[in-house]
Amino acid sequence: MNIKAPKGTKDILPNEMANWHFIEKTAEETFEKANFKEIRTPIFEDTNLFERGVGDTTDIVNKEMYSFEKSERSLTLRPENTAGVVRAYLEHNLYRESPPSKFWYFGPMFRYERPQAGRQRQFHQIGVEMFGIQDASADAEVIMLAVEFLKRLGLNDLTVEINSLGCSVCRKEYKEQLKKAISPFLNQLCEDCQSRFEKNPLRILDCKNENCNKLFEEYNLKSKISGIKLCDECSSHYEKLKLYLNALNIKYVENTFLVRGLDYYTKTVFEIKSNNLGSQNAVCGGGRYDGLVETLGGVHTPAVGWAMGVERLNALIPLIETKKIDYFVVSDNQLEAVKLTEKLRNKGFSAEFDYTSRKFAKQLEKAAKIAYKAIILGEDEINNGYLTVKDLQTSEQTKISFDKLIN
RNA sequence: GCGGGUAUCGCCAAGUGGUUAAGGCCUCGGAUUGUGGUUCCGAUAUUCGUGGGUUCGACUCCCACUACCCGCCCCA
Repeated sequence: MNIKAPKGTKDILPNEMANWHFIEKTAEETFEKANFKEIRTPIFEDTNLFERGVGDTTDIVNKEMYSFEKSERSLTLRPENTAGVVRAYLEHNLYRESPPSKFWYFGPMFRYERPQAGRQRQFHQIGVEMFGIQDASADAEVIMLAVEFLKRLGLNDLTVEINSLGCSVCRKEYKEQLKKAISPFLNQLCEDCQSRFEKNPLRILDCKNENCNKLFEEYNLKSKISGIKLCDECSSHYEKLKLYLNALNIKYVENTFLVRGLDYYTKTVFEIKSNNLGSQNAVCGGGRYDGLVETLGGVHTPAVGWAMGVERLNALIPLIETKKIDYFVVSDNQLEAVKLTEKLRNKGFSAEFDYTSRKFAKQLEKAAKIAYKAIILGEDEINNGYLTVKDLQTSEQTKISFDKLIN
């Protein structure tokens, strides 16, 4: 067979499922505890939703969308899920419950990109979205939740980075001042930065080019940026967030260079990075998006959320061993073996029998690989109404009456 | 879209112009006709990503293509 999984997609094989279930279960427990409710939205949406929601200057919309036409309608495999959740929130009037509305989701996302370590074309995200609260306590709530989730997954060596991009008013001012600070050495910056200067100057700050970073140092860009003032409301929001994080004992690094590639973010943005991944080291990214609900046709609704890359999380979690089954029935009488297996399953045990009635040595060999215990059901057992149960870890073997095991 | 790397059994691999393409793991069978995890023995690639070319001869040299991996952009 020469058909392979498409570039950038991966099969999740049975031996990896324990890890995925662990992540999913931990997510559910963590988020439900904080009264976030799960939501599942379609995997494809109207292309328009993403163009308007994610923003048409972003790379996601410009070059990474899987779009297709059906009945003269343009649809797109979702590249992220915030826009979809907002759409559902509006479509079903979920804003009519008393705020906040809190959601979490888990599912596949699609972006047409060149795959590399930590990046696939189909990948999975776990995310939370919280609507209706303007106060920085909401920002703190979702960051706290992210940190708690990661902690429960047993992950450490992670760094929380935060920044504020300001609101629509002060961000404009911020951009202007940033451009002013950069313009003296603009012509020495890399090609990417040159094009970013007009398109989205904020992203210049995130450039990984060594020479650019040297220039930033040389011209003292960092201190110039931190000198740029947000408006009163935005800066007090940011201060308040830090106050909350400190009170919660959440360690964070302020990174004035932190910007995000999606257009909808306002005020708070944050990322959680791992020190144990390749160059795609962001495990979680998010922020506040106070304008998005309005952009998509709702009334002004403050909102904040984040998304995590499940494959990236999984890369940090050691392989969890697949659980063995409780019983493997060893027998040369398949009819009796099936009957016993069925009874065991009805009792709530996981059980299998040998389909080939090979010699006992081979059956035991198989049993030891896949089960914790073997039940030997041979001629003697059948004739005398008992079972031999063998613990495959300790090799301990006991005779037990048929009725006792089943009842 | 740009740059670099790799392609030999299900997996990990040695081979590097000359008869039958090492080895290990896994799987299956036997030693052990009712007892596994140790040990021993045996089986499993007419074939080296695909298509051309060079050569008496190519897995080994050349060309093209494809796939995958890594990095940039960007993002989870």
